[in-house]
Amino acid sequence: MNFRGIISSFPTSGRNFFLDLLKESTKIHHLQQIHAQIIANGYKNDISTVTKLTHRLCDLGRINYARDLFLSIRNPDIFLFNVVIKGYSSNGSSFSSISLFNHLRRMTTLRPDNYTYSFAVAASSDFRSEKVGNLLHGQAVVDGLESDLFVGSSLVDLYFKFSKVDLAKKMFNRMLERDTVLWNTVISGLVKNCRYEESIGVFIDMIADESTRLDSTSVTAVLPAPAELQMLGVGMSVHSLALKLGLDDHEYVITGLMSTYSKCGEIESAGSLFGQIARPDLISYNAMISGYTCNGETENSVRLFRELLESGDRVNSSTIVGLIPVFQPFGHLDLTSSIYGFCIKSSIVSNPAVMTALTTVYSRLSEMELARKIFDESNEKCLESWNAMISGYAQIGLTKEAISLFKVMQESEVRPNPVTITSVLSACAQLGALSLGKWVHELIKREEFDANIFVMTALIDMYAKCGSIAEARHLFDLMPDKNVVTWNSMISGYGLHGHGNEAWNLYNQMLQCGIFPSRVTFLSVLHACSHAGMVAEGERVFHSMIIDHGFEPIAEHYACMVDMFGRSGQLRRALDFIERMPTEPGPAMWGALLGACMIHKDTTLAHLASERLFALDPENVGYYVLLSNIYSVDKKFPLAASIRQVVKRKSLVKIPGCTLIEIGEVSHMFTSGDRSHPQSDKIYMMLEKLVGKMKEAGYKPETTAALHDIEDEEKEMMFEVHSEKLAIAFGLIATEPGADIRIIKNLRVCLDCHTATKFISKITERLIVVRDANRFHHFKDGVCSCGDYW
DNA sequence: TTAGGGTTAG
Repeated sequence: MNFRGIISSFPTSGRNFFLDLLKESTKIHHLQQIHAQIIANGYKNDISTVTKLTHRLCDLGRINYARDLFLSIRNPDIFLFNVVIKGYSSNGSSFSSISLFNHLRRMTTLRPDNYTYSFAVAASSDFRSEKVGNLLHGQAVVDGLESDLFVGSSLVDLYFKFSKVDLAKKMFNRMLERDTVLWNTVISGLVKNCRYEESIGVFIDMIADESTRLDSTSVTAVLPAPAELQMLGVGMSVHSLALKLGLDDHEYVITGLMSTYSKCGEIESAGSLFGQIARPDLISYNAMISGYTCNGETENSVRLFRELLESGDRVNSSTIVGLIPVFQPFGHLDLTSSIYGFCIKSSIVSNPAVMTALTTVYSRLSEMELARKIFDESNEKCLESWNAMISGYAQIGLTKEAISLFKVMQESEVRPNPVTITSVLSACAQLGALSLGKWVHELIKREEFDANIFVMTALIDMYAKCGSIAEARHLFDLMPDKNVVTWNSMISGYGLHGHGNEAWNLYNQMLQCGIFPSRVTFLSVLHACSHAGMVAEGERVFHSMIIDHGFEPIAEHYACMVDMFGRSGQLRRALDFIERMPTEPGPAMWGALLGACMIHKDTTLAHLASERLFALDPENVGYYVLLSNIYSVDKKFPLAASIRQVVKRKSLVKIPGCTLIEIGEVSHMFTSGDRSHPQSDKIYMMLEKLVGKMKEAGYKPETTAALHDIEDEEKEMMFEVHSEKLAIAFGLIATEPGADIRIIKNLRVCLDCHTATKFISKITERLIVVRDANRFHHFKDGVCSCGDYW
């Protein structure tokens, strides 16, 4: 027998033999051996065999091996292209996937088919921007494949992934043919976008549609909806439907039902379902652990956690997060710490996912030092950990830490996502860091985050809070989709700047657009009315909130009303309002009244308000200072001094006043009487010169005057200069004549500084924008936008 | 002239 004969009779030489072998092989070394046999038997250019091998390599994550194989084929056909396009995207290289798709279109004569489009569209949904996906949609239309079931389904999925719910629904409605997968895609897409009611609606439509059959995916896709809505009845109906369809032994279905029952408080039903699973996997364990935790059965969660560890399975971040009752108000810190200890002991703490989870949990508990410790110790810092740290810092007002950590992150290889950016913007807004905020804005454009509603809302908020209300409005008008938070940010921005009319108009425009206002909306409108003296409008909106929109007012709303009456000088009405409130007045209401007494110099009422305040909130130093200042105004110095004694005796913490000014990219911080600035001499000389001119113009320093903020030590007071004056003087030195000066103060501006700034704005012909703890003051031509009313 | 490639999910 000759050599050819040996080959042809050799059992491994048939194509089908290789294909069968490839189907069954699950290990990479099998594939390598088969590949060697394929070459040895002369099948290395047999395209179907190579395609199958490439496919298996992709499945096992060997994308580079697969790519080399692909490149070795002289004339790959559309099948092989499809396998590699899919392989890239399922191995996390969506960019390569799209590049290959483009290569296919431009450099070959092959025509992409429905497979090609569905893979490419799926790859494009991994991108941050929907642009590629939109292009692909256009190309699919041109190639007449848009309404193909597979292409259409992947397009529907694409739009859901980019939260274009309306587009997705439109696409779905246009589809002539609908199969189980398409329905499932819509149900899960609605769930992903928190459209729970709608997803239940579509699920019911699907049941009614007799041409399609429900499968386990349909059931698992819809279950989060009744779980989130806590609609036990719906959950139970889905359960009985699953029983009827014989899907109740499907592990995903059982896990979904478990979550639904435990979120509806039916923890026993969840537990018995868990018992039905022969060998629960990690996700089932996690669902049950967090179910127990949510229902307060901590012992059971810990028991399951141990069981999971003993079974030798890996633990992931969901396990740890599910174990810790993050959102419960009490007892969580101790438990977290003991779980941390447990993680150390069982040496799973080095697991990056666990590290991340612990960082996240501590950060959510505002235990930033502990969070930071774990964060610093972890070797692999993933995006989620960075976000947990940065947002944690930003949320509790540690803005500098948030920003400096963000800068460290920029230096590392981890790229920020919209969550990061939103947190950083919140820090900028709190800090008034306009130049950093502008830099982040550039980054948003570069990274194409400018379609993200959270990012854009945070950006609007940042501009408004950093004084650029016009820029905020510009961005607001450019946004195609706005949610209630976006509108609220803009309305409260106007309120901060004292632009009551704009806030009022925007609120009405919002209603016309059919946006449902929230409690925060009313708070923002009331604030705006209060700061602009629009009492009639404020009262109208307060009543409309209750009657037309069905909101029960909360403490903040009442405080706003008291503030509004008080500011406008209707102190008795404010008191009357407090006394007639249906709930017990808290510190916020009395505090608002005390503040109004300050402005209108009503000592009697101030006394009443402060008595209530001291009873309710004895540790708050602000009220003592306010009262002491009122006595000073009334020239009741002994009383004022005695109040200050109380502060000293209680050794309540004083917040030192400080003012920030940004020149270029650098921010300069001044405290009261500060001489630490390198240009200190020049600053004081400038101030002296200014005071001279101001006095000529009629300025009288308010030496006996009340300070809204914390007073300095009595004797020093005469010589000390408040930080805002220093910052303004420095601003005058460091900027071009005529340039705007923007400063930020951490406390409320005091009366003397307010008067002085009015004079300075007139003398120097500058616009001076001051952001204090409460609002913005725009000083121009000797007048302040607050109407001396703050 | 066959083979080789699907989108959705806890």
